[in-house]
Amino acid sequence: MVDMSKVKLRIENIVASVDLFAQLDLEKVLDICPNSKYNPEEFPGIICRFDDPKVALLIFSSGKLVVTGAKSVQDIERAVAKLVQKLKGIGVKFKRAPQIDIQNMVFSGDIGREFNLDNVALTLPNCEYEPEQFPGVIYRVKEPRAVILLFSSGKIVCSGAKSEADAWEAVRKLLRELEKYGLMEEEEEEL
Amino acid sequence: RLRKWQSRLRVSDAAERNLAFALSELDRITAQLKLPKHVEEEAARLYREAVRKGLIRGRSIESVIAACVYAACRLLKVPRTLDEISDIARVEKKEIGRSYRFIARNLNLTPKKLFVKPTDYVNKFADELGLSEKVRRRAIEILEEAYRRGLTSGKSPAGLVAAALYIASLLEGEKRTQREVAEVARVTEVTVRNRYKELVEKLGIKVPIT
DNA sequence: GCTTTAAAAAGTAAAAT
DNA sequence: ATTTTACTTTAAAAAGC
Repeated sequence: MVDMSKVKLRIENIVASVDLFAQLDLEKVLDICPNSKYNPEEFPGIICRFDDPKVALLIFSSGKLVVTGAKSVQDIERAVAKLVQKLKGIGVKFKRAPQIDIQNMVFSGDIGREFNLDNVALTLPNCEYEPEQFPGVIYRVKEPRAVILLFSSGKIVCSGAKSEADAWEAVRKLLRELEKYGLMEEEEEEL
Repeated sequence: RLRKWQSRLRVSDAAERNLAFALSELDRITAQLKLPKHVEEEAARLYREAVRKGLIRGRSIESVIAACVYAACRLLKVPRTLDEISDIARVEKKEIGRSYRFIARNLNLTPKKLFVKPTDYVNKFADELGLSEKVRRRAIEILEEAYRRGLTSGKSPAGLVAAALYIASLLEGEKRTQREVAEVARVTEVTVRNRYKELVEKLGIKVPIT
């Protein structure tokens, strides 16, 4: 059994796509978004930031959104509700309730022990390690689909998961592989 | 019927033209870097394999060729930095790095096959710095001890080798400046200084006052 | 493929002091 | 020479080039 007792995961960012089911006139939307940026030449959506909840929204004329920077699904729901209220204020009509899809969750975490990444890279199948270009080992988990960056400190970053449960499952699979190849015991000597 | 035939001819024409361009690009790079023939042949083999597996899609021929050269150097243990290659390739380093990791993943070039011993970099940099065998041995001892002490994981191999050579040059009385060592290793002086500080501190090395 | 957005890890680079 | 700021890697969506 894989010992996950020392493993920690902390949510750092959630990305969601949203459909408001309404057409938007971006020029009018600009008025209700204080700190926003809109340059259709470089990007087709309005870039808008909320302080509470602290998120960034990309607003498109199709009525679809991308919400990023959230630390919880509730943050996203609150941000969408907040935007919907503002839009109602300028007369936008919605055909139905907004649909929110969590697309990506990013976690930072800790496995609780240090690693010799050269050993990991030489032993763990299907991983990448190019210290000249990036200090961490890149490990791709097929199911659930996620990518884990493993650093020598034992700290990790897990991205691509669509739920917290998936992220934990992906990390569990990495640990199972590390154990399978004897990379979890070799009590790295001294210090 | 004739149309299909012509389109096939056109396709193979384009494929041939692309291959010819890729191989001329490869020739230009290997000639300028004075790389041995077997490296050029290996790079060409990797490139054909990449084309066969359709790995070029969405990537420029230049970046893939440069990536193949770098991969061939790593496979054949001919130490060369990615910077040296990106200097003459007309693609930015970041793009070459991406193509390199992509073909490595898809051609089963594992970290093990691509691993180049720090010793090989020590000799390459020492050659360019005109350092003696004694300094090289000393640098390698420092690197081995650093590895045992877990001071190398995640760090730039070039930066570590540069710092080890800098320290060894001081210890053996053949001093080279941080600037000179940084230049051949293609890292900044700040990186050499950071690695130098950590190695001297954690390995308890007493360097002569300069 | 690219463009834009957010966030962490740890390392290196570039720029500022 | 040291500090600050910025960029490298991972993931994913949006509309359009």
